Amino acid sequence: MGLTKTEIFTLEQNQISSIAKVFGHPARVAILQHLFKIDSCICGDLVDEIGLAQPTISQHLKELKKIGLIKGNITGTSICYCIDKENWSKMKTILTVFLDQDIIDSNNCC
Amino acid sequence: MGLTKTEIFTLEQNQISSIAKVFGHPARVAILQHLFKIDSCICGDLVDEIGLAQPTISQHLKELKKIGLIKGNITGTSICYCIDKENWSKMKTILTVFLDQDIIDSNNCC
DNA sequence: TTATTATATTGCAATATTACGATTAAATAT
DNA sequence: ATATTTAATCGTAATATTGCAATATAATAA
Repeated sequence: MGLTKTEIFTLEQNQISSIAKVFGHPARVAILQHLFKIDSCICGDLVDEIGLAQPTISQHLKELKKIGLIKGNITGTSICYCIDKENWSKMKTILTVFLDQDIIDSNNCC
Repeated sequence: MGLTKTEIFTLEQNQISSIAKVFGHPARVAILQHLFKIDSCICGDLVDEIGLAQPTISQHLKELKKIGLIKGNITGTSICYCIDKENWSKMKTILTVFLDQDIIDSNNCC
């Protein structure tokens, strides 16, 4: 065990949880916020900015890249990361549909 | 290790990631969707509905309760669960601020 | 070529999560 | 009192995640 039973859930449920999982670590939230804040691309000072070791940041970047929220651009020895705006927008739509559900205000027991 | 360094992040970053973490499992997404769909409270048929063992569902409910997204109401031998609308709304605000960030469309390298 | 710089990968230890069988607890029914 | 029903808790196995030191890789500089 320790293995999520993905196959018993809908595509939508798996999509929502996959996206949310990536947001489920403060370092990844911090990275994304920083990429949004800087109006140009950030070229690797995330390690100083956030305060985790370089391999750790690299690992978090990998997960953000894997799900498509950021993309990197090689410039010399460094890599420029930025938000993938198109995918960010798609992701936002998926999450917003979930968050904007609303309850019929009747027959509630609590 | 294996331990998130909460102390180096802002309250907001930790709040966002805590909420997202709870959404980071399809079973919890499914539970929330079901509680939204049913106009009255569901009283424990979540086990049949979702297809995980009773202790597993109970564990997921506990996490949803811990963060305040649902609340339970004892009626006889069963328990009625429903969305905590006030907290859902608060949570939505926190996440929406994060999701609605936008990039100044300049100086981007990628 | 030989540094230097920047990032990725590997390997590993510590901790967390997921899932469920077995059991317990608490309320109702007989 | 004794079942029955429903949900929580305990214990445990399997897997995942987090974090970092060490190392590798890849591009540029000297």
